[in-house]
Amino acid sequence: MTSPSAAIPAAATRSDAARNRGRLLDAAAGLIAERGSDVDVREIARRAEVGMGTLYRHFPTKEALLDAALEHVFTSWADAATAALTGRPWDDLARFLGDALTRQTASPGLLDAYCQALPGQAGNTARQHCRQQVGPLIAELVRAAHASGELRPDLTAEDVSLLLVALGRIAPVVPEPAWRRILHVSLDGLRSSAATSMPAPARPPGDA
Amino acid sequence: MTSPSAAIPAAATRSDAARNRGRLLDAAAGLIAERGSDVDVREIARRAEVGMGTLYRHFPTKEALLDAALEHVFTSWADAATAALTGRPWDDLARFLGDALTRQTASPGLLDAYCQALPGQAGNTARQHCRQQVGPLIAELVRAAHASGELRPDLTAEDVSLLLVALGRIAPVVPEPAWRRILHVSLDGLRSSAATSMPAPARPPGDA
DNA sequence: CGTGAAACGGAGCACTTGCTCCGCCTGCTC
DNA sequence: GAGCAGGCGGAGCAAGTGCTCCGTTTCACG
Repeated sequence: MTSPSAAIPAAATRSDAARNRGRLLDAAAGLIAERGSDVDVREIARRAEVGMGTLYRHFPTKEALLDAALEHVFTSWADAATAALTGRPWDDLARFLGDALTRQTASPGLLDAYCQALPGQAGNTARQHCRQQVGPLIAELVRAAHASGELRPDLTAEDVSLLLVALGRIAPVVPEPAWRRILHVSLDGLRSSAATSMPAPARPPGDA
Repeated sequence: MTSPSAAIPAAATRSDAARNRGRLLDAAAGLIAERGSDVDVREIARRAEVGMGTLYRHFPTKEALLDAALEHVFTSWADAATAALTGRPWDDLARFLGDALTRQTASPGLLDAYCQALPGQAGNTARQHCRQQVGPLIAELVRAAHASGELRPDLTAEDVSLLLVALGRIAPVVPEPAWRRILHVSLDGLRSSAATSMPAPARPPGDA
């Protein structure tokens, strides 16, 4: 707000500034993954081996730092998931969900950051990033699986996202076989062959 | 620890003590339901209209207070759910899950308290209470639904609990029609008719 | 009633956490 | 190499939190 010079942009003019910015992003991403989004700024600075002043010179606020770090993480997730596609719609969908949950297991705090402040969604940029990065991928997976007839036709991409969030909340806190069973059951519920008539979605393609 | 006289027992000798204990439990339960388990002790005291000293005279620590409050809540949940049984196994199971999620919507913080510290589960007495109160009910619902043949036979009570926890994490943060759809899909996956072969449970009847 | 043990209240302590301030130092430019 | 804009570090501030201390008040019993 009252800073004489604004925050350092991503492309810094000085080499040490660029390096420190990278270190801060890495440290933040690592800590979020390990412990969720309520990390101590001091600890981020310590892990990045920079001082507090440096942290706040690069990012105006803790949230801005976490936000930038999360954007990175979600982008790389979407890239990895896209690269793993095989072209067999149902397998791709099932595998995408399984991989996403495995990833979530390794980074328990990630979804936490995503979900944080979900109801009063104002200012939750983590969600926006996730939607931008992963949303289209899910939409495509759903489209393909609909086309192949294996995915129940009344299911929307929103439903799949939501299911993934739900499963993601339990995956890190129970042993893998336990959540794999729940995923398996859920996938069985997603099949066309399992479909029973379902209540309509609330909104056409909405934001929830 | 160093208190001269230990905490006041549930059955207090003085009327004001008993009343204040009740007020504290009510206030704590209300606040947990609204905002999860990271409530300010001062706010609990304020809502209960007692002082800090009174709070800490009755409960040795914040956690002990929350714990006692949660036991109440879980007990009343189990009682209400038991009272709602109709004797039709599948309907009872589906209704139990729906009601549980509705309840969760009204008290977003409840599951939060339940899940808190789930991985390092040391000292999470909320979970123990929930298991003790609702665990047997779920087990009975599953048993009956197995007997009627409608619930897929490879599904355990643990699976159902876990599914409930997962859905409970999203129910409060999306509009009701959205989570009802996910519940619907999940229920379809629970039907015998939808079953495809599933990975075995990790442990016989374990604790997870 | 009177009395004393017990409960009450809330200011205050110790600690954490997000963020700021400002003197020092570094790396870029000429 | 010299100068200096600009980055760096970390002590410190303000706000918030769990818990304690202790003088004051209240209930129950005789």
